[in-house]
Amino acid sequence: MKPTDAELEILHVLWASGPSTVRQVHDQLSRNREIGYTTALKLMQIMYEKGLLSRDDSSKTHTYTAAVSEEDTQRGLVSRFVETAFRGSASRLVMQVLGQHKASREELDEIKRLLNQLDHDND
Amino acid sequence: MKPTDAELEILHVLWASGPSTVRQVHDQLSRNREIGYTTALKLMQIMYEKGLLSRDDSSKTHTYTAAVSEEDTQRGLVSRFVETAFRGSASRLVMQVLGQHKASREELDEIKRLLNQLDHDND
DNA sequence: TGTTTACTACGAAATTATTCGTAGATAGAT
DNA sequence: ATCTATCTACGAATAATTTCGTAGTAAACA
Repeated sequence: MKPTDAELEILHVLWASGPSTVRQVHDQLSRNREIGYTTALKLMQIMYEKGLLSRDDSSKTHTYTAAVSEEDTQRGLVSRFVETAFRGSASRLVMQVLGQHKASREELDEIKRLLNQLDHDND
Repeated sequence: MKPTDAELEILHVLWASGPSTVRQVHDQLSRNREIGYTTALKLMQIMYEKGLLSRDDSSKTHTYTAAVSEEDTQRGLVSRFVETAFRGSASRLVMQVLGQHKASREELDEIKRLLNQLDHDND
């Protein structure tokens, strides 16, 4: 399943905040940009139909939950992105990102650890 | 400038092959998927209007050239992707990619070199 | 109880991206 | 000179995404 940009915004809110009502999600989205309440509602309904969200409609005000994990979703997005933007070359993507973004010492160290880990797997 | 997926396909052809006619680009695209000749033509005309391509129309058969560099374009795509998919956390993207894709020994070494380089810049 | 408020459902408009058909022009072959 | 193949331009159909208005209903409140 490939969430659209608008759907990703909503998933991010739910991943960060846990189960939420449309009202709560809309409040969050409104911090970043103009968006009508029914727009958020409609998106969440569509996502529910697609299986991206689950919901509890036992009370009048429904509560929505992300039905896909952040990890799995990002894995899928990365695969697609590596293909379309880097023609499959993951390492070129990595180098582009590292060259472009300031990462903290801790982050760099963590990446190094991961690299060493990968080295050992290869041996 | 944010190229769409279809536009990226065409840019990749031009980056790899250099200045090309619509016919040549279409032939390349056809290797991967069904696409009509006039579809490719129209896309390239639109990209020309947007400034993504330049063209030489001195002869009947026009020759198109990428007007944006692969580097700059990928930089922009990465920025956008880090924002929408990883809420700005570049290091999480890197780790996701490294964990997910098999990179060759040479690629891993190159990434390590880059990391050491960044370390020194930080000092 | 009657009124206001908050919510969902639904349809459809608006926007963006992708696709292709048709028409007209030019160049090359016979 | 005519015919055929190839090219561009252009308009418009299709599809995918995002947006919101309206209607109906239930809850909260005066």
